[in-house]
Amino acid sequence: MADDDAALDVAFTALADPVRRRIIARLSHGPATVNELAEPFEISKQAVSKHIQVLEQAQLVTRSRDAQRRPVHLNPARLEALTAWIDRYRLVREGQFRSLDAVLESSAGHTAPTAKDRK
Amino acid sequence: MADDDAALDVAFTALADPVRRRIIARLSHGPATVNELAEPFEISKQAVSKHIQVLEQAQLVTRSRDAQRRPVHLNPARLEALTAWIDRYRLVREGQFRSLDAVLESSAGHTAPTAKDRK
DNA sequence: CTGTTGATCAACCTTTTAGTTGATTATTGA
DNA sequence: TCAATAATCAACTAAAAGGTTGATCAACAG
Repeated sequence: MADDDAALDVAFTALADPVRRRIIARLSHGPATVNELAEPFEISKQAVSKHIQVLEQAQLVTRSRDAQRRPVHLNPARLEALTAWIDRYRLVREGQFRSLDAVLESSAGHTAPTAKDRK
Repeated sequence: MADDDAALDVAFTALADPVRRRIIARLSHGPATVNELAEPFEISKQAVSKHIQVLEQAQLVTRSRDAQRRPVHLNPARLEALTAWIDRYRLVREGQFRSLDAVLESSAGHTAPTAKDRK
């Protein structure tokens, strides 16, 4: 649970940056080196290298070795954990949670004061 | 594009925090007030209020009015944009991107440096 | 061995984020 | 009117994130 939570933290954080999302997009066309990935951006390749480390920690990418190069590969499998989390709440139906809510939330509709008057 | 990108930024950023994810999870059971949402956490309700503003900016939640209360509602529709983005890359197959990669490496596009012999 | 290329490390700077406490606004019920 | 409740605003702090430059490391090619 806490493990999952930490994993989701690093994964969502990794995707919360436009540079890293563009790196992901690029990698969906095949592996690439740091220099190749850095080219479309205005920032230094050191900065890109850091971004890749973030993605690697999130296990969204992996790296291999090819002489001096360390090609980066997309790891699509990890993305599943994110869609799994999102879908859990995305697929909630109106009627479903409304009736559940009525039971769980002290049986008060949201148009009437709730039972939590005390402080 | 840039609009989408900015929207993805705020949305992924919003989910990159465990407190905000727990708020989402709670809201999937029905609307709740700031005080109710703050209760399970150690942090102040001002902090929770800020988290809700982040979620609201990302359009992941909406708010209504009920006397002094401003109940927060989940907006599952917005989560679709995130799964849509993720699925674009999650569903890439091994063989598919491997062959695409071969094409990119030969045509070189704007990332020319791959022309250096790979192995 | 020497030079070049690909990539990372280290130190530093600036902006953003998550949190705090204290005061303020808004709405209600008595 | 007035006290109580729900929530936000304002100012501040501490830590994290994204970026920079300069030095260093690793793996070849001559």
